[in-house]
Amino acid sequence: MIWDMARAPTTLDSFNAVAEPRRRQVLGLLSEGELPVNEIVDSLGWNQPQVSKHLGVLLEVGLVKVRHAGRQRFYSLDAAPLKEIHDWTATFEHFWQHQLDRIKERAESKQALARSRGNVPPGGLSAS
Amino acid sequence: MIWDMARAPTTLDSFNAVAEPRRRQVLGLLSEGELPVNEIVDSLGWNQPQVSKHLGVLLEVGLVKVRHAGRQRFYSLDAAPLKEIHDWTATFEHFWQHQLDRIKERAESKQALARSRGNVPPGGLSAS
DNA sequence: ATATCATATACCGATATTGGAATACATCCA
DNA sequence: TGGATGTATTCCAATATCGGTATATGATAT
Repeated sequence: MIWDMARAPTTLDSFNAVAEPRRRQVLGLLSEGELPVNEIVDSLGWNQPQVSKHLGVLLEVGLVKVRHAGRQRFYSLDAAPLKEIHDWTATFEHFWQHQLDRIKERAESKQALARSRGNVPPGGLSAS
Repeated sequence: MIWDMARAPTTLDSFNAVAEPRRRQVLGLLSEGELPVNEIVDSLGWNQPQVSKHLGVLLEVGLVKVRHAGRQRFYSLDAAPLKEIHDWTATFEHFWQHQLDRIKERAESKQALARSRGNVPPGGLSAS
């Protein structure tokens, strides 16, 4: 029998690449501008090989670009692939909005009930 | 030496849960409404244990809810956790927008150049 | 009680990831 | 040429995944 891959490689797409919290941290850092590996290492306080490896994954899925300059390598953000994730989640946007609405409605009706019973007003502190 | 987890479990958060394409498919299907496992199996054409396992992961990260009804289990979408992903990607939204702008500008300037040389107009077919 | 239907769980093999340490590679400088 | 600096790659152990098959649990009906 032929065995499939256990789990999609992190380099398959941005969904997988970005599932790793550390990689999200790197992207956040790079959103402030291009940085050489060394500064990422200092900024995040990880060891250098780990930084390089995470950058490698991000590079492979196209979330970062590299610019070689002497013995330094400047990495910069390329957020375009994140759009796919953004678009996909946007598909569900109205669900959580409706849910928040329902939660808010419930909270408000509860407060209204409390008010009608002579309790504290919404958002107010008890008399002091 | 103590060894850390190799890779974050899929049940750690919605980022990891949703990295798996199959799980995204399930969520898409459930966005049309509550469904019993059996119908998900039929709809997607996977075998039943696999469907149950994916639902288990989604359940654990709070992306679906279950309603027990006799021997059936109705799963429904709970998209709220996707908001975190949406919000995170939104952080980068202006990056890809700028990039698209730049691409568009480049394309337009190229077309303008072509027009000035007497080539076909933008979006138009050649004279026929 | 027993058979049937709906779903969950356990087991297995293959895979590939993660962090850490050591090392290779590549570039610059003296 | 040789040393120092910046970065990538290799090796390792532990872990958890995914799909498939078989089996267990749970509820209903006869």
